[in-house]
Amino acid sequence: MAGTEQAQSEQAGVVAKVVDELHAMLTSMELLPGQALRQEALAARLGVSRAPVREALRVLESEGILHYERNVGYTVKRLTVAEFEQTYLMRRALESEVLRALPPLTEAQLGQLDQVNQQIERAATLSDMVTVHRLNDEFHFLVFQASGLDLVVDELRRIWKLSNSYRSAYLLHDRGARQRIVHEHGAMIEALRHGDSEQLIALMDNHRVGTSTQVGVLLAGSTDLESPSS
Amino acid sequence: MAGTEQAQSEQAGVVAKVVDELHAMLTSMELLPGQALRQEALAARLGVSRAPVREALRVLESEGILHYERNVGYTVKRLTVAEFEQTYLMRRALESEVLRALPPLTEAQLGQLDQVNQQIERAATLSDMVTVHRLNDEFHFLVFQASGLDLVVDELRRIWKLSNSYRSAYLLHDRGARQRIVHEHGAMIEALRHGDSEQLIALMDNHRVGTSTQVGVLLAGSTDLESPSS
DNA sequence: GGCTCCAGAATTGGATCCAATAATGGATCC
DNA sequence: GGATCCATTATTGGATCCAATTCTGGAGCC
Repeated sequence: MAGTEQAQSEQAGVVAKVVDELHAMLTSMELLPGQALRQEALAARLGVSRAPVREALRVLESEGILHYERNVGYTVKRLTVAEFEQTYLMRRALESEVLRALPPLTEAQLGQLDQVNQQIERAATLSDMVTVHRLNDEFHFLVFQASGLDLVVDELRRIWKLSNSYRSAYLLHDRGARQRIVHEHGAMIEALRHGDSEQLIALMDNHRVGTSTQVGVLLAGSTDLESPSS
Repeated sequence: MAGTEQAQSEQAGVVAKVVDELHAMLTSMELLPGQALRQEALAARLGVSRAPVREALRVLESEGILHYERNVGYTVKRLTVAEFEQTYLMRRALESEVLRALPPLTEAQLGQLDQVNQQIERAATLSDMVTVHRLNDEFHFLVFQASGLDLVVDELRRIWKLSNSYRSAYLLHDRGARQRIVHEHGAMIEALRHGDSEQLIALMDNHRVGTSTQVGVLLAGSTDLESPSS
């Protein structure tokens, strides 16, 4: 169960691959907020033509991740502090609903969560922040998906992606966060094991405000994450 | 202020126009859930080439409105009762947050809301349900936008679109709804005038459950809205 | 009569091509 | 020296083209 990648290189179409690749470049901070995206450069970088790149860029724009200006092109959208806080407002509102709808988890599901959390700990000790980020997402969405509220989960997936760059920056910046995350996940697993929804919601709220306020000060401090041109 | 159209035919790019056109065809029920979309037919219908049509279709897929299968094409996604209810769950969660964040509205804003509501009443007496639908959306989003929570409002816009087809069917089906909507909007304007957020939230909740349960039975009854091929 | 298989048609997927628009940089004028 | 204007360049926008895949329908077989 180690390779739960989104690497759908198989049989999935070039634009889907480009979309995934762009998301990966975003969370790995290869693309930074404010940066301009050149269609031809991307096409060359990914070994495809401009046509699928354009479709993929259009998708990311509709997801609210890229900014688009006609005859000018796409840039990575920059979030203000207020906008970043809105993503966390939405997360709290929707995640609470999802957690409240959670049925009792099976032992297998709980074991999987524990396993992912151990993988996070391992990646954290190696300072592999990209992997930490990816596994952290996987942990939370394993929980969300157990609710069966697939449309809400889809929406949450979209909302999470809005702040990916900033959460990556946070993970890279705050060394203490890594241990804290693993520990808090452990507490969540306990709450899930006992079917204590309200406790779980409280833990998640706390989990969120931790990173939220941290990223807030990070955003308020240095005017923004800046971007050079390649 | 009558022509608050989304008709950005001006200077806005062909794909944006196609995206809008598709949304319009969806709410006007020219496109029905389950229906397949032929790229070439759409291109001919809209007087453009297939390239921008494909980008637009990809956008609607990423919005969760269309279903896509590689080498097969796009179809209008069908919502199950459970999925439809999830859209209303999300609306309640997010709209409550937005309404709670609402500042006192200006007299001008209140007047505009009243004016839109009167237009709804007029369109309703003419049984112009497409216009009723459009103006109803405009009414609610005028309120939402006053919150200044632009990212949340964007998200709500997306969520509303998920159920457009079904809400149109409901409006067309239930003759009583038209008067009820206008009346309830009036009560909302009153609550807004007095700055009574909690009352407003209660009214909105009631407003939603009305149409929600109605569409629910409509969906549970006839297996689904069906679609012929043109 | 019904099922299987194959060939033709229809449709999508990706690449390429040309026009239109905006960014760039240098020459000219004040 | 600095600002303005214009030609050049770079980049995007939309249309067209060809290959690959799926759907359709009819012939043949059981």
